[in-house]
Amino acid sequence: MIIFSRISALGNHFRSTQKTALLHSVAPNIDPSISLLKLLELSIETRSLKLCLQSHAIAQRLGLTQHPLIAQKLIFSFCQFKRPFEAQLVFDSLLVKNAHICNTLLSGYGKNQFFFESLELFREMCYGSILPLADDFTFSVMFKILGDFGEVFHGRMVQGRGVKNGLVLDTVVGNSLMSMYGRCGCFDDSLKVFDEMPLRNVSSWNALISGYVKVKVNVESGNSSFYRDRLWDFVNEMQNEGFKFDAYTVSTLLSLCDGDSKSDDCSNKCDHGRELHSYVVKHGLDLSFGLDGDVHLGCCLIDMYSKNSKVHVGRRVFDRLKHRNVFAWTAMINGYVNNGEFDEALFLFREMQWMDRVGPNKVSLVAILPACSSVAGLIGGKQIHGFAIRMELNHELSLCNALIDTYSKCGSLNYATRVFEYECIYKDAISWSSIISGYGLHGQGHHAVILFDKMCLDGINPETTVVVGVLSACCRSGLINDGIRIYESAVTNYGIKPTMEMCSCMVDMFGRSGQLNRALGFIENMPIKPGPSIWGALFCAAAQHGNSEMQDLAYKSLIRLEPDNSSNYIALSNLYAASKKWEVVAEVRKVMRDRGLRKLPGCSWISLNSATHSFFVADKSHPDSDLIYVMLDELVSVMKLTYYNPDFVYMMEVLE
DNA sequence: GTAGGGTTAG
Repeated sequence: MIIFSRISALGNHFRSTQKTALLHSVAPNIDPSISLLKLLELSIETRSLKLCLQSHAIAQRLGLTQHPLIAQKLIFSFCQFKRPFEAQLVFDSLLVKNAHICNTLLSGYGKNQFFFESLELFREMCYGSILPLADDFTFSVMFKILGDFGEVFHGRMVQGRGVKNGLVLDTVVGNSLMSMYGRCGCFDDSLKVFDEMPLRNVSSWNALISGYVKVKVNVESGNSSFYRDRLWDFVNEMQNEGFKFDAYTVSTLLSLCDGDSKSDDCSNKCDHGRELHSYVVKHGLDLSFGLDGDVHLGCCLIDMYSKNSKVHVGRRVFDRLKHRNVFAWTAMINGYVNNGEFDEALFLFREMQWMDRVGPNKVSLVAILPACSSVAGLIGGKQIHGFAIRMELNHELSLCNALIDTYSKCGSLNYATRVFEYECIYKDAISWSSIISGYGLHGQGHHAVILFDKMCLDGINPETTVVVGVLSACCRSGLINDGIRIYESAVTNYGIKPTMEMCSCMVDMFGRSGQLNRALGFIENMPIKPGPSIWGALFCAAAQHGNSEMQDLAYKSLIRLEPDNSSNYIALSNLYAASKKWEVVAEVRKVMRDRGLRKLPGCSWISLNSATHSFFVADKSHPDSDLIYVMLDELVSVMKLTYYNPDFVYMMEVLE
């Protein structure tokens, strides 16, 4: 055995064929079945399908295929290598099958998404007379498979069978049953199992908390404070019973410290996150999870800090990781993207490949796309698209959806449509929503409406985001009748509760077309309390159509709701400036000053020769500023000469 | 041979 452990300890320093040769040379007189078992273990350890196939051939040559342990290892290996049919052949050729072997194949079916085969095998183990009776392992594997497939109906039947067999009370089986219920969104069932378990461990608590998180996510828009309080009650109870958090507990809880969620106080969430980080460091949890351990928790921490606008703290976690896999790199890149630090994200995307030799996966490409489009324009999106094609990922749903969005935001509705039509084979609500918003963005409201109707006919039920997309498309293109029809259908036929965004689209739509009274009527009958976006839309429309009474009404409501938003004052100031009422402009500016409000200037940017230059209005900071303004003057002259629209000339004069 | 946590898209 010493020889074997030494060979195994050689680990990845040898290629599997070298190891095989070594094995034969040092252990020629060992029982061949033991050598073969060791070879199979090596094949799994080194992820070598070739070695697995060789072992199978050797087993057949030596007549060892009926050896129970060898057969079990062969089945396990074939399933690991995504060769379930070969595993099945080994299984079928066995004259005697023990429960260990049956459970291995059952687990392998699960790993290879063979749902019906797993159900059939389970059935034979429960009701048949040929196979051995299902044991505790059988049940826990089965619950995992049913959880993976979201098959709670079958889950209940299997649980019933387990009760009859007296096995569900086992801790691991109970945990896997709880997990199945949790993943299927049946928290109450999970809690019931938890309550009835005679012996619990940390994993039981973790299963409960994970299930609870899932329920909480589903009701995020509802009464989440009730759920949040109960969750922390569970956590306290767990500690009071003397259970210590493990890495699973911490990572689950970290996912709740998410500053994006509006229902909770963000700083409070980040405090929880920092406490958990301290816990990890204090208890050495980051080292307790094998080689990959610190990466796993590291990802959760990076994500937590990024979502709480503390991406630089996340970066410190990242820099201290001993091993950085694609998850860690992607989490960090994503953190930068979500915090608007696109250059750093792009830099890391290159570093990941050139410094750490870690290839991006589908998620990395989806994560980096917004950075490409923001910094480099269309070309960046095309590069990632090319990357995806080379990696044969271009038909993946999430990537297609991200590409549709990126292309349409970068000005190429043509490319977006091509991805939607030809590459996005399986379309979901997000695919439709992205392309519909794309058409809206490009002023092609009519086409957006056609696509929306087609989506409904295809059996995809609209939800809030896509309705907002199509309504804003109608609004931009002045398609009032379509807008009203879609709004009413969404509310009455599809049971969508009107949101602030949907309502402001409607107000904007009526307002832009000059139907200001209709817009006001809509506001008065809205099912939710009108917010700033509603009054802002009415204000702009009233200003555009010269209705000072309506404008005043909207403006007062706006200032009442948002007395400290500088944009509101700027909008008013600009409006009076356009009609050259300078004394009113001065008055508004004074109010702003008195209230200590300042408007952050917006900036523009341009990509030239792979470098991005950003600039503010009247910016003179560039070293070639003089030359740039000379060129701008020339361009404006050329434009004036070729385009005689009085409004345009006026705008150019204002700009000058 | 068994349970649980990680990065993504409107």
